[in-house]
Amino acid sequence: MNYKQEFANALEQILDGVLSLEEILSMIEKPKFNHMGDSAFPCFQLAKIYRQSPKTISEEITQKVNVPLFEKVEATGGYVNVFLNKKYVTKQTLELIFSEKERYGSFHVGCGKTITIDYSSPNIAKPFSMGHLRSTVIGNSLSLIAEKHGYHVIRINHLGDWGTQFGKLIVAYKKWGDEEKVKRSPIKELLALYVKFHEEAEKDPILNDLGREAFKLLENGDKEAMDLWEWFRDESLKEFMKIYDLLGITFDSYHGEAFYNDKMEQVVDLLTEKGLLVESDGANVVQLENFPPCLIKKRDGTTLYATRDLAAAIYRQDNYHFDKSIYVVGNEQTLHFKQLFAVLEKLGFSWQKGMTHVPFGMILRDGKKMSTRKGKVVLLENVIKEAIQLALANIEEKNPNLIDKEEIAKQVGVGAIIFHDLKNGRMNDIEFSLEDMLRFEGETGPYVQYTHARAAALLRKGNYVRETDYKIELHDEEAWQIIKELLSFPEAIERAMLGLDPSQIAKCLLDLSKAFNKYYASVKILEESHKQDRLSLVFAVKTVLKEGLRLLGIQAPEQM
RNA sequence: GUCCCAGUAGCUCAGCAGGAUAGAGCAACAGCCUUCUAAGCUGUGGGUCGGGAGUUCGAAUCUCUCCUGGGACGCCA
Repeated sequence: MNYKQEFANALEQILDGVLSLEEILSMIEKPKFNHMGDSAFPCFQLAKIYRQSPKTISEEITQKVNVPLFEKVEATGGYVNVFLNKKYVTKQTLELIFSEKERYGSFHVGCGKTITIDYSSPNIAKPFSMGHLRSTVIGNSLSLIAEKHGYHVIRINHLGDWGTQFGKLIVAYKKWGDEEKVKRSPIKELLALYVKFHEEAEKDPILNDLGREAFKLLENGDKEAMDLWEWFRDESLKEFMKIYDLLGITFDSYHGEAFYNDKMEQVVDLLTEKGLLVESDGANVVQLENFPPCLIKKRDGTTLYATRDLAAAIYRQDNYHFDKSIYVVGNEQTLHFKQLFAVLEKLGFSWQKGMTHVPFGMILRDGKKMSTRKGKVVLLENVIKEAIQLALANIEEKNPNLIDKEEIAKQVGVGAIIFHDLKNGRMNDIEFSLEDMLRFEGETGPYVQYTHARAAALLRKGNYVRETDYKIELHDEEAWQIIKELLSFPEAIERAMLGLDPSQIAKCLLDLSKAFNKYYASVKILEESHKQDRLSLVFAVKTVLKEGLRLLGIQAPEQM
């Protein structure tokens, strides 16, 4: 049921070809205020064509609109305002949700198509930072949203497990490392070594050369270097898995950069074959028209990030035959991806058109980028644990008899952190604030979860039974506002996919929650006379909240 | 210096293929639990939409310019 479409159809007939259906659809808007109706058509553009005032035109159109779906049509201030037939739309919407349930808001544009999503991708031997959290939760949500659109999704954790940094780390470990200490707390100790390396390198730049040499050994398969690398990688992965478990996130592939080590020669050969590789200051680069050249090989013959990303892109196309391939990586790497796509285009791979970089703003500390090299990072694991503790304290205070407190606390604490990251447009930089992340009131994950738990409690206490024939008599204005929010859920999902922006869904859930809590406060839902009708609405709200949270990667507890 | 992103209420943000009186949340203040979980609801105050020009019947939204913050710009990733 699409009332906007019906409105547009009616307008097209009335306007008799003056505007196309598409033009009309793009002009129809949501009135600013509820008393102005549910849908509006502005007549200002028509004023020129008809040489009449918008007011006159809107009045004339209003006379002619005759759609059973609309209970009232009104001309105000140059707009044609339309009021939906509440009873009919309410019944239709609820019935649709009852029949579709969690499939409500699904699309099939992606059916039969494959999409690879590259996200999270933390760096081995470094702590899981806040920046990686963003990539992780955005990527996870986009994966779920893509599946909701019918896509076959391949989740790829492109681990940062290769590069000069490992040369540096190997040098640092051999100089100052202590096996026992690293075994006790690997990430902490490796980070300390990494930081020390950069401190010392400031004073003695020779160290940087040693680091590059060590990486060269690694790339050539030197036994000792490989053993160390493998050890660092295993320990790091163990730590990362703890975090993924807490967040409830999985991947289809953990092929990191190192995986492409033996596939890069082919890329270099291919570039050479096509005559794209040129020498410049001893290095090998691909010259690009609109961007700075893309570095493929360093003076010492070792590879770079771009080389590995090229190999990875080709590998993914060969193995997954993706239609779309998206990279959820911070906006500071925008140029890198522009170069990457440009090189692929020069290679003649038309599939590169399906590739998109999904950038996001940085987590700042005191207005500046957090620097791993200087050890200025906030450990995600600690933040998550703190959030869970706080959620537990809240449960003890508000609902001490709750069973399975630990599990619920985990769901709520993690929900708060994920929602905090997803509720705003992804391009905004975020100033790190533990206080904001651990907020459970207002526009937060726990607020939405709480609303869901409230709905669940009502259904339990009211012994809700789904009737086969829904009369559904809901006359309250508050109920109508809920219906409108339910109606906008599929639109939000579509916008989220189009803009690769999960915040669209988060915002929709907040609006729905607000509308429902308003209803809850003003209407006695379990009042016997209207109980089943009202619970039908509650059931629909609960279904949509749960599904919406799921699409964000957040659990929806039945009680909290 | 060049390019990218951002600038809206005290704070965090929404609104941006132009449209009606610029909206939330937080913080502040004032109310609402003998009745469905108060992680909630209601109300009050709070704004030259960074500045300036332009396009338009109409600009927070589009164009130009300037200012501010952040980031990227060849051997890191």
